[in-house]
Amino acid sequence: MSNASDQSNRVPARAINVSCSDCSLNPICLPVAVNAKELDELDEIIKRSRPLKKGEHLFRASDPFSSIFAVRSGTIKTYSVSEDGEEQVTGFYLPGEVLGVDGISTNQHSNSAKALETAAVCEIPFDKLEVLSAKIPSLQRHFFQLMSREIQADQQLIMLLSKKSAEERIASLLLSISTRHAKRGLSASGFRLPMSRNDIGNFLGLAVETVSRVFTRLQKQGIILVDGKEIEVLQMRELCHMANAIEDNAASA
Amino acid sequence: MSNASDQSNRVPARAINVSCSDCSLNPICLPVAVNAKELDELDEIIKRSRPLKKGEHLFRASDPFSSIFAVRSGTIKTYSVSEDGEEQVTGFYLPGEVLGVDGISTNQHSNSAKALETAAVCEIPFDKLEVLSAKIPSLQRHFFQLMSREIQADQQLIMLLSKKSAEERIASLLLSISTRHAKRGLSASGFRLPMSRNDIGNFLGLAVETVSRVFTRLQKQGIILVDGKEIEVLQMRELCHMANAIEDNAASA
DNA sequence: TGGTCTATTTGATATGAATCAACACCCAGT
DNA sequence: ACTGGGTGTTGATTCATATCAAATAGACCA
Repeated sequence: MSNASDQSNRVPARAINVSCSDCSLNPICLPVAVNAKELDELDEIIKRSRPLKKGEHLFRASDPFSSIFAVRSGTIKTYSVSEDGEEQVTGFYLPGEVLGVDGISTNQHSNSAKALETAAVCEIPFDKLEVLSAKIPSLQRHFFQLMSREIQADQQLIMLLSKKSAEERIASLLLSISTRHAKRGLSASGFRLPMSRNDIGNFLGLAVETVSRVFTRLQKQGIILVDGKEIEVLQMRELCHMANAIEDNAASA
Repeated sequence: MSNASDQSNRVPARAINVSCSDCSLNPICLPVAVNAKELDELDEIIKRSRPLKKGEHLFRASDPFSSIFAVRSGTIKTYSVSEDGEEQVTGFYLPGEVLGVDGISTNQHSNSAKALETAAVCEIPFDKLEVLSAKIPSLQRHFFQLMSREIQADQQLIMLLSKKSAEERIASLLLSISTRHAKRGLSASGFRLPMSRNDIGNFLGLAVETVSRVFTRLQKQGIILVDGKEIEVLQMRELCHMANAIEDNAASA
């Protein structure tokens, strides 16, 4: 019911968004050379469903896999649940970013995806995409790249979880969000965190309390300014240093 | 020089291995419906180079990306190095497994790959594979699946690093290796760990000393028998429970 | 074969972050 | 405005694992 692939509440594309060619997120979502005709073909297969309300699921783990999704607005978090019932947030997806490729290998999703705030997505049926990819080489390559990028992102997270301190983790997350904001032409220094402290902690492998403490510590150090979910980065350089694990020498003195 | 894509020491395919159709790893590496003619086409593009010696690199981070690789024998570890010079082992690849897809998104490898022991690989030039994939739908799907599986593996590692105790991590690794052994028709209960304690610790986000201590603890509990790199699993059930984070209830009593 | 270097194990101690506990905050609904 | 429940912050304490230190055991080489 809450699944966007439910056909009943589909809205004609033009009612929401004319086409990929008009979409401001185009350079993030589709940074690929496709000619006008090809873009039309792609547009044809993309479904634009009604927006998700906060807390609604886009798909759930073990749902049959049929589509991948591009975020148009809002934020989606993905998470998986281990055998013993523990939840692990595996990613946050901002406008222009693509999620759902986790399901390809087994034909069912291994993650659940949930809207952190009102969010709109483009749904791309995977079977149609496969056919189109075989016809349009640059599109095939694009989707290989997309998945490869997901792998790299996961590996960065692995490095973070395995080697970095609480402070470094938080700094990394803030920078990641800042960068992704900037890519959409928004401010790199001021932004709103769409996720709760709990989600941040879960994602970064930290207790909520630790997240909270690090935020206040960073604020005391004058590196960021925190007002609830609203963040202002005051010293971008320092934040970068922190994220890259400061060598314990003159750098901090 | 140590890169297997170096043309100089290439050996004709038939000198080493007749073809994919004769390869015993076929069901792991290529579990996909391709007919005889298609398999021939695939065989055509695969290069089988001379074996790598222990410690030799298959590729290095920042090398231009041109091929993916299937392990034929031996073990390859992949690792990346962060800005601050810390090494992070990102995976161990056993015979039949495919590595190198990390490079697709940026056209250069983000990981390095190094032989942990004498190892042989099949090299699959990616540009040729792309062309072939566009022609053979099942092959395209296979490689999408391959990458999706890599994503799932990474996400399992993320869960492990973020939520599991040292004991659970080691148990998970042992089980993973056991399972992959079994898939090749080898013993699930007795095997040799091809990697050092250091690599294990690095991969699992643990100090070497902790790895060593957990091994001896598991041995004292009679769950495994350790003789250097040689492992014998005595109580598979217990090991499974341990890996899945024992619910602190009757299960263990 | 002995010697050096590295990998592994074991013990003692330190510490970062989790956990437990309490309180402040915010806002939705009445 | 009032109240209840989630969400976030702060403090005190505990604990798992890192770190430091040292002894052994292997591996490789001359």
